[in-house]
Amino acid sequence: MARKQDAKAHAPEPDLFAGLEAPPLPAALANAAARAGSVAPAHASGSEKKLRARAARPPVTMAQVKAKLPPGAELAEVAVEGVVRGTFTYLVDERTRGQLVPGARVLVPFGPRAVPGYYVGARTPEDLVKDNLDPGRLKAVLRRMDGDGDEGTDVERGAKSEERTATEHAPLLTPELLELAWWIARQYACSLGTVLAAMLPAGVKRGAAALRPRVVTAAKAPEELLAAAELLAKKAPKQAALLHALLASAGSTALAPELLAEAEAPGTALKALEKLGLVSVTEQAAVSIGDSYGAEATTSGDVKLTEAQAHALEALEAALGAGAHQAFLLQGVTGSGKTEVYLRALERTLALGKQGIVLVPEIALTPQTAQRFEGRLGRERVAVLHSHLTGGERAEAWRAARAGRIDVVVGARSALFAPLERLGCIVVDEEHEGAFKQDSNPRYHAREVAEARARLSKAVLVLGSATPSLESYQAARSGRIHRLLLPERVAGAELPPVTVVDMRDENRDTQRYNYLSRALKKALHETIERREQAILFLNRRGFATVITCLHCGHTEKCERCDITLTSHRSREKITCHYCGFEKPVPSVCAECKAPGVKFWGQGTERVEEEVRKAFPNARIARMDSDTMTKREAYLETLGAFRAGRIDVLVGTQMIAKGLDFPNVTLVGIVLADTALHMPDFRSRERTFQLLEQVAGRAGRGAKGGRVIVQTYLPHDVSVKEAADHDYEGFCLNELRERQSFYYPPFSRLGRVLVRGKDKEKALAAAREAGAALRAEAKKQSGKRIEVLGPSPAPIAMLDGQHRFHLLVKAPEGAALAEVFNGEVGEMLAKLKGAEAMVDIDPLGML
DNA sequence: AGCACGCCGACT
DNA sequence: GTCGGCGTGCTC
Repeated sequence: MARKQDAKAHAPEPDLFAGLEAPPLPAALANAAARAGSVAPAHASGSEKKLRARAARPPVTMAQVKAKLPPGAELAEVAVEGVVRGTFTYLVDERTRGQLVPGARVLVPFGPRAVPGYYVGARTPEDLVKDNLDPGRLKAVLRRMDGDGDEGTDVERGAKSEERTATEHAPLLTPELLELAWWIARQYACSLGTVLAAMLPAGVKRGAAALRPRVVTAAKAPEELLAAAELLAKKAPKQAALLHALLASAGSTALAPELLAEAEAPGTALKALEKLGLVSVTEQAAVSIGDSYGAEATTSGDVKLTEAQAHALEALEAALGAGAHQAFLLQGVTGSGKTEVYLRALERTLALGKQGIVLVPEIALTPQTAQRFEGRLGRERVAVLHSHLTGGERAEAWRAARAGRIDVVVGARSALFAPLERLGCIVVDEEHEGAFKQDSNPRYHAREVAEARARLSKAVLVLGSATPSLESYQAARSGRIHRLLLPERVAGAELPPVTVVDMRDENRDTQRYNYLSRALKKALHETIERREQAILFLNRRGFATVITCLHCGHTEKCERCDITLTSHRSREKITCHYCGFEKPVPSVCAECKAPGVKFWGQGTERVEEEVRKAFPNARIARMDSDTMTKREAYLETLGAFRAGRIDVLVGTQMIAKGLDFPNVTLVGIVLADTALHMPDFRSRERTFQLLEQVAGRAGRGAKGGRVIVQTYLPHDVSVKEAADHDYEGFCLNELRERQSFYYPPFSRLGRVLVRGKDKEKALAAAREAGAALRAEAKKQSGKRIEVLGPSPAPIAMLDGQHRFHLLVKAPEGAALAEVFNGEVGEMLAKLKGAEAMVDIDPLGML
């Protein structure tokens, strides 16, 4: 009962979730449903003995419960951290009595070990009867693990907490976040434990103080350190390496984890240096997240709004003032000043005494972004969670937010779970970006969850993009969200003209296979001559992406995956980009032993080489995940490009987004078709968006710019319409397609991937899953639920496992969630000889 | 027979 | 996720 009251306390009106697609059941109900399914064995395969053992468990009666349960016993419902489905019931004894608040982190015995979990509410003796749980089997919650809101905690401090104030008993997770977690678990068909675990930064969970980043500072003059390093070089090379690394870092100060990584040295080496008095190691007291960027305060008075910006802002401010949930799509071409609108909306949010979250794709979290938000909204109250923060820094920012010392959190996906209690505004910038979908458990889509959270908090949601996802575009068309348009670039600059080069003509005319067309080479030449800069984009790293024998046609494939191997310039091996498998570069064919292996296909390394060949005097840099493994490399290359020390930047996705370099006047898309060949209903949408985004990198300054698109499919609509910058035209065409095939945004998609070592068993399991899904679809025949498959996944084998997949289409999220949360979910968990993974709103589908 | 390995199910 | 139980198949 208590659990139900809790649920009511923070989810009051029944229509709160009216527009939300998967209404969160009251927790106890949802669990009961999940467990009810698990009690009845659905089929008779498997060990007979075990089945009998389970069936033999006698039904629990109220009388038994009363007899075995100590008088006045309290029961706790706990979600265990990890992938285990459902929640578990524990006794509350004197160790935790009076300490348990929903959202509190607890330690519970689980099988042979103790594991962390989350207290989600009280349970009643009646629940035990309902779940057929013998009270004699119950164990007790061992202890509460949080309870010290600002510092994190450990056992000792938790124990002697008499004189602590009430606020220190605040749970780690706010009621609102707990409710959101239930919603996510249900909507995305995953365990509550994984969701809750994903909501907290690792540093906070581990509890902390020790996680404060340690700073290493030189304790002696550089010359002395250098001398010491020489002395140590023989006997203690790691210590010497540390000294060198320290001397190389700015101001002879560095973060301990980074220094240790740089020198590849163990922590003990650092300790030794400290003992020798050569360095001092201190804990950084408090983290100001933006320290390294030196943000300068600016005010909104510095920037004048365009008419469209002013109009958009007016609508947002009205909504913020109304204090009810509303959603907006801010659609503005690149350079139209969306960020300025976000900033003003956030300023208003703060002025109203509320708080804000800004989600950006990880890739866009550049120092520029950080600076802009911190500069305008105030360093002290803004946390920018960029990917290079240490665990301690993240934990620190989280705790600051939990303690109410932070009002705005800017970050990627997980910033959505910032523990802000007066949330007034959530911004999702570049909302069409695939990066908002998490591709490991819990597989949530941050845009969808942002909407759920905004609804729960009665906050305003702003989705921003130059090329909105078709989901958001359709939502705006149907009037479900309000669209605000920023049709003009701020400085009145035009979108760059786009030239499409048909590579088939190019190859025919030149009688050879070309990587760079004559038009692109000419444009590069002119750009370099004029001391302007160019970006060349190709969405594939490596040198050659297909390696084929000219004699027998054999193509090098990964042994464990159904994927062609890629060669790299600097490596002696050819590698699988999916599982990391490697083998030596073949000089003769692996099959027929004939010489003459051909390295086809183009990756960024090949492009880089071609450009070097054509322009030996140009300064060229490549930016992809192969060259940017070091944290600093990325910033360094960007810095060099900004400073004009690089003429041509070749790269993957990494350079497509958010970069703003006024001197870039040429953007070349080396091959526009790569995404189009993907077996995915979104491939056209993705191609259009990518072309449009990359094109937006050109002509951001006064000099204007141009875009050259190389393609073998010049007549494809996504290529043509991107060349015309015709987003509306593209969307209307694409929506028609989607509607006729019942694809999103006209349906909500769920994908089941079934994989196993044994191909036959995996296929049989996938068929079984298909049958269960179709049965469920039939049961819900009032709704349009369609099941496709099973069919072999586009990557039919990965990491040694055969893969089959099924697709489920439902009219909206709640219906889709219902398909997976009942018997189907139970059934999928019990497949023989294979395992099933459910992915709601799948993006890749490979 | 004895053991290594891999699969499966339970975990309150 | 992680552990233990148990069945399979290999070796002495």
